Amino acid sequence: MPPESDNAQLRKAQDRFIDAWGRMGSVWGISRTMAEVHALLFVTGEAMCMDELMERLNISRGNASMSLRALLEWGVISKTHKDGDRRDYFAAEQDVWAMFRAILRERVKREVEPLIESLGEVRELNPTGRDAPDSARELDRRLKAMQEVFELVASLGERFAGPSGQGLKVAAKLLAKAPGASRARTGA
Amino acid sequence: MPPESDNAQLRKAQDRFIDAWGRMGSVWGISRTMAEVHALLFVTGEAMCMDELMERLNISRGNASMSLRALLEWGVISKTHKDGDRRDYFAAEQDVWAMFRAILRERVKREVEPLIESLGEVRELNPTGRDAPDSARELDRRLKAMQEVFELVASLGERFAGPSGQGLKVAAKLLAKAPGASRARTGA
DNA sequence: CTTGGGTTTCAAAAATATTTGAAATCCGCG
DNA sequence: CGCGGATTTCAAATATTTTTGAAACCCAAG
Repeated sequence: MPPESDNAQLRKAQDRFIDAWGRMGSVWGISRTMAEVHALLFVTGEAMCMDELMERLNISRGNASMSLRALLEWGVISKTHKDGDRRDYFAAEQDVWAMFRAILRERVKREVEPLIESLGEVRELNPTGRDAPDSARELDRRLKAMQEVFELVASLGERFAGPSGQGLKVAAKLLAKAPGASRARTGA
Repeated sequence: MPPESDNAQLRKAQDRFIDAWGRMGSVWGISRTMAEVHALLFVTGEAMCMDELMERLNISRGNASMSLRALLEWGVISKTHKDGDRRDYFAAEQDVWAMFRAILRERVKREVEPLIESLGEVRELNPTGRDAPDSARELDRRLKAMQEVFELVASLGERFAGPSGQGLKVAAKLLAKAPGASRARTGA
């Protein structure tokens, strides 16, 4: 089998992955392109410059620039350089656990923390003193319960994805053998 | 303080919560209205019919209908009836843990399972036999690592949010005292 | 079987989000 | 310095998602 065929095959598999990860990206509330750029860098394992990304993914320079910046903020890619080359190169974090932790961290920051904050504000707005109406008391009860759930989620997130080490992998193992049913997922 | 004032105050707090939950809804990839309907039913704790929802949230009948159906699918609200009234009434699950589990379950279904499926397909597409090119072997290594992470996530999700009992609460407690830093979140 | 309130459907309109591309900015090098 | 490639910015163009509203549908009661 000639190498050209191998390369075509490889490319095809990579593209399929890029497509799948891109589609998930939109489900996760990030732009499809941003996810695709990440997918490409991850799946090839190579450092690429903007023009290579633009070429391979058929996207504009502006889009590439914005996506790269966002990915840097998420902490899932990093900037590198090649010897006598002025251009920036970008490479994806290759450790999937580290990658997952970065994603989790960012998602907690966007999806949970603002809610906790809002819940606090709403509770303040709502009277809860001894002479407050029952309806307000009741509302406070609900808000408090919800706040507790999300605070727990945030603190679990922090514990697993936070700065300290590879918490998630350990935690996952720990949980995997907690009491209860233990059947693994049946493959796709 | 006259009751009218109490009611106004209550309404204001409720509206703020509805707004906050609605905003999160869009971050989570569900429509804002859908989240608002849920928020309203949750925060008031009352069963309401479509006209009440439309009135309170200023939304169209079509939108209300679609949002309610989606919320039923998510399993976070249920349909009820009042004695001699032909209309459908809807009430939100009031147990925040049960609610959270329903949300988690649905999100795993939408955000993780399709990805696992795609990863399986891509791996099949990519040759991994003894005589496969190194590039393909390397690709398979990456895909496999990623697949493992997400399969673990899915199985954790299933364990906590699955049909069996209030797994999440228990798991959360269990994890809260796992070795490592134990500081709780500082409130909003 | 007919009536009419209640609900669902869905094409079109409106609102949002994403992408483009070209001008502006940045910055290393001579 | 100031040239020129590399990058960023951002308003306008596109694409996508959400919402509306009216027609079709459903079904219990008469």
